[in-house]
Amino acid sequence: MPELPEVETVARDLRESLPGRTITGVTVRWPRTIACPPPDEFRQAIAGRRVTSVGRRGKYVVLGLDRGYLLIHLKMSGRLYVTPAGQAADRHEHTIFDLDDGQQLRFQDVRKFGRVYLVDDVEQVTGNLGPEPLADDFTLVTFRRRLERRSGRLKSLLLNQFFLAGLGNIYADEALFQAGLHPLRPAGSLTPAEQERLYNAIRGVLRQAVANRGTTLGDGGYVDARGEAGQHQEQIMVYGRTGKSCLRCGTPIERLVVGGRSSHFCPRCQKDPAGV
DNA sequence: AAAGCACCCTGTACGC
DNA sequence: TGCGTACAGGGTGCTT
Repeated sequence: MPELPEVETVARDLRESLPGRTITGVTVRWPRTIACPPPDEFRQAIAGRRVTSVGRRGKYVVLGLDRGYLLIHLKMSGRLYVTPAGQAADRHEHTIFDLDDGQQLRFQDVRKFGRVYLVDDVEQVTGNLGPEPLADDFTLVTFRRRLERRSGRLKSLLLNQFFLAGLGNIYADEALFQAGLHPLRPAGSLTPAEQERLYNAIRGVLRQAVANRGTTLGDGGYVDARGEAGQHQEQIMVYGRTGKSCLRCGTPIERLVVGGRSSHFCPRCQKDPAGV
């Protein structure tokens, strides 16, 4: 499941081959993948545009074009890669961009949740996203201010992209474990020391995961734009480890559903908030 | 503001 | 072995 570190890795990979390439055409095999503009218009509009940059905002891959932007959200199972046009197409490659060098940028997405946006301005899609957790201007003070205004549970808040952009289920659970905080803890109830622990945990986990080129769990899991698995699964402490021993204290990891999403945590390292 | 839930999808895991 | 069913998950939108 691509989250910030995985999307960042894909963007870095694509940056090696896409800038300077012109998109000569596109094949859309699952029109719902195209979020905007409408698929027919999209086909017309994308042809002839040149890629000038490759970046990331939250979990979106952002391709800067000579005019406008192409944003791609991988959601659960999306994969992006560049391959020679002659390469046989997989049945889950729903959108295929032809490039002017005989290659293709292919968007494969088994579960079809992923979306592609062609817009004039990045903000049209990402305008309401929260801060970038690894940006220099995302300071402890900024984080505190945002946290203190909230009364919901920590886990739900960390998954809220309008609160903070880029965390998904894996890194939210890992960050809470690193910070020693229970997923149900009310966000506004943290002490200054706990706020700082959480801030450092979020940034630390994400930085390490980027350095490890992301987390790949199981078959069909995330792969980068080269088709290779990440390495961060070796460092995972709680996510998906229900019933297994906590790697810090040995207590069995527990699972809880919060906001419809599973949460994995160590009941000893992450103490229950009072009254829950 | 926040919580709960259905929905979008399909591969996979699991029970019988 | 094979079938049916539950489940996973990011994000949106609706209801309470």
